[in-house]
Amino acid sequence: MDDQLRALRHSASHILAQAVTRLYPDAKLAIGPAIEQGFYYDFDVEKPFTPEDLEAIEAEMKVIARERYRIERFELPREQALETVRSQPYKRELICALPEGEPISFYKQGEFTDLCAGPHVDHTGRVKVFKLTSATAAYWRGDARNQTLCRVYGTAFFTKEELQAHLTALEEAAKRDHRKLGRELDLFALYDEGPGFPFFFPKGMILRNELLAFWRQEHKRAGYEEISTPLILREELWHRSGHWEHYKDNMYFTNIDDSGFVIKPMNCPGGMLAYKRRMWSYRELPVRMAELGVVHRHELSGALHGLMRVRSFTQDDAHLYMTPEQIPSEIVGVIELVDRIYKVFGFEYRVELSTRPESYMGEIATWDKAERILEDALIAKSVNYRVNPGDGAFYGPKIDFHLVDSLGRSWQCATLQLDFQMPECFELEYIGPDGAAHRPVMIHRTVLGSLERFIGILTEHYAGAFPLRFSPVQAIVLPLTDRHAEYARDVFAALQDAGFRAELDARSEKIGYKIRQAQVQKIPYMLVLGDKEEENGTVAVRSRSGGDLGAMKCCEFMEKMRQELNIT
RNA sequence: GCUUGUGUGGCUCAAUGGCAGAGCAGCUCACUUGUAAUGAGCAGGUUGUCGGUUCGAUUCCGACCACAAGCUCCA
Repeated sequence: MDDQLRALRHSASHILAQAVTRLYPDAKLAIGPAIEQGFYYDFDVEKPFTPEDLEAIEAEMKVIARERYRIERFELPREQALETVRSQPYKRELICALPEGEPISFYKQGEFTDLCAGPHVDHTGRVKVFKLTSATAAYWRGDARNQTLCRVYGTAFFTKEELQAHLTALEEAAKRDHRKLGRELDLFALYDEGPGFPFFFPKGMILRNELLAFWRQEHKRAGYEEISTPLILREELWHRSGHWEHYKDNMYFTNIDDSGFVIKPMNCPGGMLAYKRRMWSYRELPVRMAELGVVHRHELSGALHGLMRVRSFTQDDAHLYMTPEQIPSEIVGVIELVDRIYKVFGFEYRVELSTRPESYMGEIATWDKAERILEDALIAKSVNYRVNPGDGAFYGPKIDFHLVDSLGRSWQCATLQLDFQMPECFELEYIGPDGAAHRPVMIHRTVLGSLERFIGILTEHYAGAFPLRFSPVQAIVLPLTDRHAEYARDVFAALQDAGFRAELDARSEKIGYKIRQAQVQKIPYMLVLGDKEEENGTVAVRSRSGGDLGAMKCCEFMEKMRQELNIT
């Protein structure tokens, strides 16, 4: 977003606040910035706004825009500034938080004045094309312990055409929504009966299993071995790992013969036991143990979102055990693996370094060291990243890799966590060259993150038209009439024998209809078989993206598919 | 969990304080088709659940459940 658009939207948010102040004189103003999609303003009001209220507010905003108030900046010394906002407790708090010596600026338009750093457009008449989109709850300073505010979202543009393009883009994005495509393509779904517990159907399982086959191939190449640990483990283990103390609110519990057990929310404690099954030599390190672990976490009901945030998911987890000297190269190895796998799908990703949270384990000095190691690795690999303070795991800082969905919402997928704590809790050891026992360092990491979330992202990324390798159905055979059914069965059998995922649509329907259905199902190839093809022993190939590709021998077509598969 | 909204056949959506309707999908029949929807017929519903108001509730009210958007949280 350029500066001019930002200023326009910021001014729109002031006009919003002015309109609300006119209609609800008791409303207290919090903050109102321009954002990627538009702008918002947070208000402390008696009753949260309903859609009807928003219409009235929007109408008042139009009046303010028509009145073309000059938007004027002025600065005040602290005392006077506080006096200006004496009836606005949130503004007072903002002013008090400003460092001494910082200029305190206000913007005035008509009867309305707001504390603001700017910049703005020169008068309210500039804000012609705008729309309020929703009202939701937000917390003062983003903290759930604080006052609940009513946040009004809107968007603004310079021209009607831009606004229309924005709304059209939102409609287009809605068509790629994985929740919609999951149902339409018969891949996966969520039901009332299992909030946050997704179902995968046969076609969804093919996608999932192909993804896993690719994952296993890449991990084998990267020197990983695979394990599996139990879903349910004794309560005592979770006390030892620190999860009980730091993660209890998110855990599910059960009893077996009167003793307490935990449904695992993470795979690491089980992984630790797998490491401890025998003694390790420094010559064997690093050990890279991967696990496709199903974890259950009690996420807040309001946080659930399709496959993106669920209560039961499969992590493509791995725990790497190493000597301190091996840390940098192992971190780099993970960063490279993530990059290699994401590139295959053409993903752009964002990287964050998440540091020590409020609820943490161990010594601050250890944390500082770990954070520095991660940061050094990012710098060494010239990775662009931003710091996300306080968002680390309770046992260590992490590097997170975020992907975006069709609406631009960002979801954490890969993660790389450096952990000095768990090896301590579990007294992990290896024998060094000196013959003595040493404590290994460990890395927790995922690449896909959650298989479910990744499939959600993948579905939206490709709008359901998955690459051949991941398509649940790769080719569909479409006989023109009943008399071509036998030849069609031969072609279908040949495709299946060659290992391709094929379907046969021998219904007595018009070819246009069958093609339409195959197209809607985003099947990569359609093979139309009529008299000509039967006579010549060929197949007429249509691709979902390129239309009619003409006739070719069936073996030629299969060779073409093989070549396409070899790309990944 | 919080705020606002939504909930009608498998899917997409109408309608109304007084017998709940359409398209798609499904089933049956006819058509034998050349690159994005052939026609006809049949079947499919305790209008999310539980209460309340009412002669009568799918419609109004309340609680609960689920979903959507956002906040919080996180893979």
